[in-house]
Amino acid sequence: MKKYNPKVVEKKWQKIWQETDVYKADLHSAKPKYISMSMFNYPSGAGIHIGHAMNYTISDVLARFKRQQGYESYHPVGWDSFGLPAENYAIKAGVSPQESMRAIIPNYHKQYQAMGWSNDWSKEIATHTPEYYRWTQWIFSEMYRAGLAYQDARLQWWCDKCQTVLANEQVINAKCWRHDSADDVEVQQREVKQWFFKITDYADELLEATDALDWTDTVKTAQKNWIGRSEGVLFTFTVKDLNIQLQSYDSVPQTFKAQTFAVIAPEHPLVQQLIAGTEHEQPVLEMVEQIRKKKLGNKFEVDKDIEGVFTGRYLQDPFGTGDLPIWIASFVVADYGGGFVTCSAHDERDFAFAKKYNIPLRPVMFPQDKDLAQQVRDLEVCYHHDPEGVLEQAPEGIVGMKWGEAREPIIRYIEDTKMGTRSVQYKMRDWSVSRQRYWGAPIPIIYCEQCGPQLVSDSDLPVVLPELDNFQPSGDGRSALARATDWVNVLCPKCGGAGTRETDTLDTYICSSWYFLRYLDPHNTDKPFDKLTADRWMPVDFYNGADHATAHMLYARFVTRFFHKKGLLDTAEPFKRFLFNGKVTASDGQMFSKSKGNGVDPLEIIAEHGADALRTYLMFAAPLDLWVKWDAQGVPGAGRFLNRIWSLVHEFLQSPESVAENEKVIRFAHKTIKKVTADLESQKYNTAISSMMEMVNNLNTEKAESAFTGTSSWRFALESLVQLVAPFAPHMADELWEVLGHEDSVQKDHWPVLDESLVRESVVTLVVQVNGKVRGKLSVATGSSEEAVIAMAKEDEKIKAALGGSETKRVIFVPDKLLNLVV
RNA sequence: GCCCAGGUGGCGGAAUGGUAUACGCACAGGACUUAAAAUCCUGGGCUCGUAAGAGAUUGAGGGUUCGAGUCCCUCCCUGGGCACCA
Repeated sequence: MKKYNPKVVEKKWQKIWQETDVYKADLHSAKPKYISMSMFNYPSGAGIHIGHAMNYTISDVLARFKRQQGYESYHPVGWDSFGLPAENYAIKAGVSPQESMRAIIPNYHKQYQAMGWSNDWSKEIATHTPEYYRWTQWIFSEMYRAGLAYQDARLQWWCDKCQTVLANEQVINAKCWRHDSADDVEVQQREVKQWFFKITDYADELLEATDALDWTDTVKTAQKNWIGRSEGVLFTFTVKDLNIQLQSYDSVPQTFKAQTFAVIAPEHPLVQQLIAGTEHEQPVLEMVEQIRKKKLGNKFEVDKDIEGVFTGRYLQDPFGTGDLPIWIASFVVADYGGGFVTCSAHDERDFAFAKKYNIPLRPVMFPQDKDLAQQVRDLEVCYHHDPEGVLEQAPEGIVGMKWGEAREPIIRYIEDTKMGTRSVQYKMRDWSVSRQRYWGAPIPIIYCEQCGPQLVSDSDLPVVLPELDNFQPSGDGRSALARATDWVNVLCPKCGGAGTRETDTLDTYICSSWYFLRYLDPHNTDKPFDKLTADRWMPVDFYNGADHATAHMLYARFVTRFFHKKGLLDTAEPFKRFLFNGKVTASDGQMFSKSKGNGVDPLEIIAEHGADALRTYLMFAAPLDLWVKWDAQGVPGAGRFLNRIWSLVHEFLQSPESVAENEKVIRFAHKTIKKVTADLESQKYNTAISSMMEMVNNLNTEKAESAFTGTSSWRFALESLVQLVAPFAPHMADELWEVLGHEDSVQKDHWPVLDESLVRESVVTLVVQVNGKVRGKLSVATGSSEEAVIAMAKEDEKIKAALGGSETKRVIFVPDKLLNLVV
């Protein structure tokens, strides 16, 4: 018998697949479509790691399953090739990022093929190519034209190592997402003029559409929390003695009569006006400076040590309870709810601030329980967020109501008396899309002294990123592009006068917010994508990844919705199903990392055990949403399983023919077809594989008992098994399919057909319980009646003993499963 | 602090409210072999027992049910996300 040699088999089939284009998807095929993909790969010199092996195998298995089922299945491939690491490498090594990508990407081609992934290489894309980023720039222009792109000077997180600003979500534990190791410094804040996309305009619809998504729950929750919708009341106040209006937002307006002071953010633009020319000017400015320094000192952790100072100003009796003093306070978030808020005894933070600075409080709500209420009064503790708390001070008709039920009446009262209006606030901020770096898509803007910022006309796109010799940022906060004077100095598209190009490039998250659409029409030179093709293929049927659960997913949804509104796309949501899969860690649970030197190289594993064994192990180790601890013994274990299939098929082919049928092996096959098909449909790959292992065990037992009797039965079982295992071990499956005498590849349109009637056993094991405890098991004909089973049970010695002659009070009978006698 | 997701043998894990520990790994014994590797077969899994067998057991405690790993309540622990958002 030919020995299973994955090295030979895998090479052979990789070559055949490449030559015959089996994985090329016909986007205009009459077959039903299926598109399964994992998040974009960021190409680096290091090549693929075990995390890639995990991610792309997940989507590949599904793509293969659907292809075998007869779908036009598309498993796209592309490169998220813009971004900082390539640029940093260029600075260090003096090789242009363009050059690096030319060297790195072909290397990935080989590695992807070695993993046996069924990618359609004819539609490969890379975000750093002008053919691609022309449309990334076009998206910016469309956003600009729609009023969704704007420029603003803002305090931004700045990474000194990257020499660029970072979006909020790129700051992780006070550090840059690229530089978050122990010896990296924390990010700082700087005021930088930035381009923004107004994603907040879409906050509501993004939030509303979230519930209906078939996505991993944690990701949906994370998105909702990120958007952070809050409903409440926006109050408008007048500052006493000054003609200044201020607004504050309150999501818990029930206790408005308890407000005794107000706080304003130190960064608030009106602070200067409040204090100008008063004796408070000096102390306030000192406090503002002190707080600013603290923030620059990277005080990211929630600062328990809240600080503030009185401004000397008051709000003119806003609630009929007197004037409210205005304080500067460190804890006020500047860009939420206007950076100004009124405070009461019923908020923990406000309470702590008031205690620290001896500001009088006026609690208006107390516990129902009289003793507890007295305690709150006596001890002066902060009593908050209890829906059962009773309001003691409130407008007429509302006094005495519970906090939980007073909300609506109070809001109506506030609106009726014109103190404030209903309002909705979001935690989500607009998307900062400018990066002061070279290696990205240039922002298609030209500045003209006469006309201001002007969009580069669509016919002049792409604004090609010039190749440079030096990629070091210019040092003044601008990118290396600032030095490319030939490129920077251009004519204004409006007046023809002197102009200069924007030297910021676009955040790479824009590149990855629409690439799934470009996959559907990668070579189009007139449009980003063809609408008819996109309407047929969108949304993406399956998407997975182990990172970027919040920002990337939200941005992709935003851009897709934007296209949808523009009429470029029928569908509004990009990803029908999203699996947030687990990562692979070292066997001790530690993250793999270069510095720890504990990595596992997939290519080494393939060289030793084959890609099929690696793929099968990764998909078998655990449910896909759990993290997997790498087990060095796992891959050989999966290899043994594959080897058993190999042996069964070869031994079968060498055995003498027979005409006798074997019902058992037919039943094993149908049972497994049913289980594997259902499990693949819901990505329960681990149990799909274990059911195939059971089938192999059963076939081996049956072979030992009756040899390969019934050639057609055995052939059916083995061919079914080969088809079922093909998504996981595609190379071996194609080899065995050929050995079994087929001339075509098993990869297309070959999935075994289930006959439900052949799954049923004729005899089942039925459990007999006495008072809910298992006391015996009976072999009964499938579908046996209650009476028949009870009669059998009462004959059984063990059950007789357990019953001990007592009277049966109640009988629970579940056909083919269980009989419970209650005595 | 808030919001998710979890907690099952030595380990990874399985189980529409119905035989808990499938499947795999590791381990032990055996077959083949001069030997090893590879392969194949068998086995126990916690406690008691030589054994047949009996009992316990799904983080802890309560509840619903004929029956709970699964449903409800309280608590503990782990992982992840958010975090001064009024």
